Amino acid sequence: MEEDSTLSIDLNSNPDQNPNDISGEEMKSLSKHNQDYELVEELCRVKSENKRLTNLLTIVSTNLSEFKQRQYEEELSRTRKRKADDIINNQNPQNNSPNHIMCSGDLTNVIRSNTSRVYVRIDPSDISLVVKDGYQWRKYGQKVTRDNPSPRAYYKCSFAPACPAKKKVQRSVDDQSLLVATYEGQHHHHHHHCRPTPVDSSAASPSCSGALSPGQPAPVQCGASDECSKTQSGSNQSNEIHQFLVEKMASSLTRNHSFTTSLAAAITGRIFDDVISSEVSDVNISNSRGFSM
DNA sequence: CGATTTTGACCCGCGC
DNA sequence: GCGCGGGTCAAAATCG
Repeated sequence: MEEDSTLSIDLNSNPDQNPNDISGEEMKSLSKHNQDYELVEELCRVKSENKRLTNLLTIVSTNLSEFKQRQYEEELSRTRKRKADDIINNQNPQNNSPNHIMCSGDLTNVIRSNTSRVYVRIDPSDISLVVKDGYQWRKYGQKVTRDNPSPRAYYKCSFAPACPAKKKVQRSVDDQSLLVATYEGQHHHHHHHCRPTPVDSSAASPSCSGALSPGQPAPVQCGASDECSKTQSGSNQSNEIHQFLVEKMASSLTRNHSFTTSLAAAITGRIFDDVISSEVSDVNISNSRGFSM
């Protein structure tokens, strides 16, 4: 920082001068230097607090990810008792969790078995239980389930009446902006002449490859943005998901007044403790060090 | 007018 | 056997 180097030079410009022997002009200069010193010290403190806050948020983010993962595993172990999840488990004998993927865009999907799950980020104000996946579905029922206040919608493949493909769509209990779509019978859901539904005709693939082969990823259709298909592969997607979660968490947390108040109190307490102890050990550190972080 | 959605009734499996 | 809850049916309503 500029202030630092300038201040250091000025403060040491007359090392042999008697502090008691100063003129009025020098008095003004020293007073200004003292103000500068306080200002720099304050800047230093603010930067230090910012760094600590950043570190703290990183820790909070990591803990939240672990907490969400545990929550998901707990929920899975609860619902595993139910029939639907028994089916899922039977079809994934080597994997305790069902095929599922989450997307920060409109939709992404991975289908490796007869039953799979898709997590779709939607506008929280959007009450429709519509997951745009390029297929043509007909809704045949809706039910409010016990463990989720949001209704669950039931869809059948409307292209072929005999097609056993079904899907269930329900909002996530934890996150109302998340739709959970459960696909069943995808092995048979293989229509080469399907036509796009009215809601997603704009994004249906040209060859209508909404037809799905067993073990093949479902056609990805991302609505307004095409982020999903761009970020499908491996760690890129994982990183984006992580980044999205961090951003969402930061956004929601900063809107939560009680949380920010509590966090500020906790951080301030820690910072002051740390500042006091560091100031004791290194009184003049702000005068001699650089401020870059 | 045909396709789709809504919604109450019914069916069925499971736990007690 | 009974009640509960998830899943499905089907008639009516709605939409394009």
